[in-house]
Amino acid sequence: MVCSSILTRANGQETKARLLRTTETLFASKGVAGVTMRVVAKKAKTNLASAHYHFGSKEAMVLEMIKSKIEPINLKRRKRLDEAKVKFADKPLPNIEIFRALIHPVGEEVEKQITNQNGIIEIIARSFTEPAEFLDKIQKRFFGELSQVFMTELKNSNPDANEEDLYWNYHLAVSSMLGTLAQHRRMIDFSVGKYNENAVSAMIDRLIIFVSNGFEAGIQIKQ
Amino acid sequence: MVCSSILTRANGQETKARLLRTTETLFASKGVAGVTMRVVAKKAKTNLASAHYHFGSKEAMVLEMIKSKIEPINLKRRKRLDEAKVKFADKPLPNIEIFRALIHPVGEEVEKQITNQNGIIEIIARSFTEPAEFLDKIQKRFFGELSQVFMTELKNSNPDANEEDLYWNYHLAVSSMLGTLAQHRRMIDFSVGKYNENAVSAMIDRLIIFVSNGFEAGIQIKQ
DNA sequence: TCTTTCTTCAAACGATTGTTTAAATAGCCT
DNA sequence: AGGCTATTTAAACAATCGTTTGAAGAAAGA
Repeated sequence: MVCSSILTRANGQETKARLLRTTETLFASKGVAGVTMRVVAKKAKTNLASAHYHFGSKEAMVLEMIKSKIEPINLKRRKRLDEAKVKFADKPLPNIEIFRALIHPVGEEVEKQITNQNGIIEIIARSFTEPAEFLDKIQKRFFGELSQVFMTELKNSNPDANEEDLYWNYHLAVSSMLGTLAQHRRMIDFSVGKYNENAVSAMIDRLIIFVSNGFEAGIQIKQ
Repeated sequence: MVCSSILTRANGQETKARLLRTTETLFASKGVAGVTMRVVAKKAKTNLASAHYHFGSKEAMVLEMIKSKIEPINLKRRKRLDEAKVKFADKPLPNIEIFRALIHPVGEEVEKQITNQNGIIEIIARSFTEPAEFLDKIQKRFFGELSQVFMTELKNSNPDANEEDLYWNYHLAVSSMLGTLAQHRRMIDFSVGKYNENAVSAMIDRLIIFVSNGFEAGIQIKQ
């Protein structure tokens, strides 16, 4: 009643969004351990207890942030796969088209927010460099179904391949993708002079070729 | 002077070794964050301050443990590369031989201690799933020179290749290797029934083929 | 205006962390 | 035996963490 600040109280939803954005930045640069409720609250210009009020717990807050970043990408992955299936009519998809649908959407998301401080690429990478318990939750929550979809498509495209080979090499492909994303930051430091930060999409394109050919080399046609 | 326990005092070096082993186990299953000085000391049947006495700090302790695990592997990598060079006389090495020298020693180390609880594979994987600052130290301390050696060898074997292509695809190969090692645990859970724990060496062999072919596909012969 | 609901706040709680201190103990050399 | 050094120990320190509490503040419906 006394002074009444100009911007008195935020909407509540605005505060929540601000907290999520701050969580994103911190998580991208320092991982789950680097996201402390106090720092998040302070950077989001609100209170420690307010963060708990909106999310209930730290883990819930981080998971909600990750969901908001990954789900759009997963939707795009499915969409690209469907588009490719339409484009190739009833013919089986070339393997590289399947991997393009899996990998390319990540690159696009990077391009989209090239001005943004916290790259989506770091978010995804971090998601797979966290403690096992936390990671399993993400794996099952956001990637369980998706893997089934892509695995099925690979079977369709390689009907004569040994199923065990398919599984192994699919996992090699996914692991390569994740490993590459996770190592992205370090690649910047290492290959000095040979790297410019706008070349992320070039890396993605190379990754698709790399993974697709690695995959095909590993598939032994049965009998 | 009173009761004098049977095993009074350990050698000091024995205590240090016990601390390192405990650090290894904890780090393999929970990463740096899971290594707490108190737990390490207790599991190593010594005191909290004793751990500090021997290593000075937690980070120094973990780094010394990692050094003890990684250096033998790196030595073997160099040795394999030299052996391959002898075997192929003055002819340039096939790329797959180079990647075999890089990757296979890891698999051998896994086989060697197949009874051991804490797999070396988890150690290496964890080494690349830790906070960036910690990771950079490991990168520079244990992998800086090694990368130079292998990169040079790849240049020798692909003299006509675009140097930029070589760099990119070498990094893709290394990232794939690390990603695969890091994802190894999760692969066990995911591909239920299609995986048996003795098949690690099979995975390594597949990885070598995968990476080698991915690498070669990514190299465009300059003009 | 009064009540209700949503939101924010300062403060504290309880637990855990890496690190330090200072005293006690054991082995070894003279 | 006595002194020296290396090692181990219990206890405390200082910092940080996620979470909870209880009250204050603002908006909206009656």
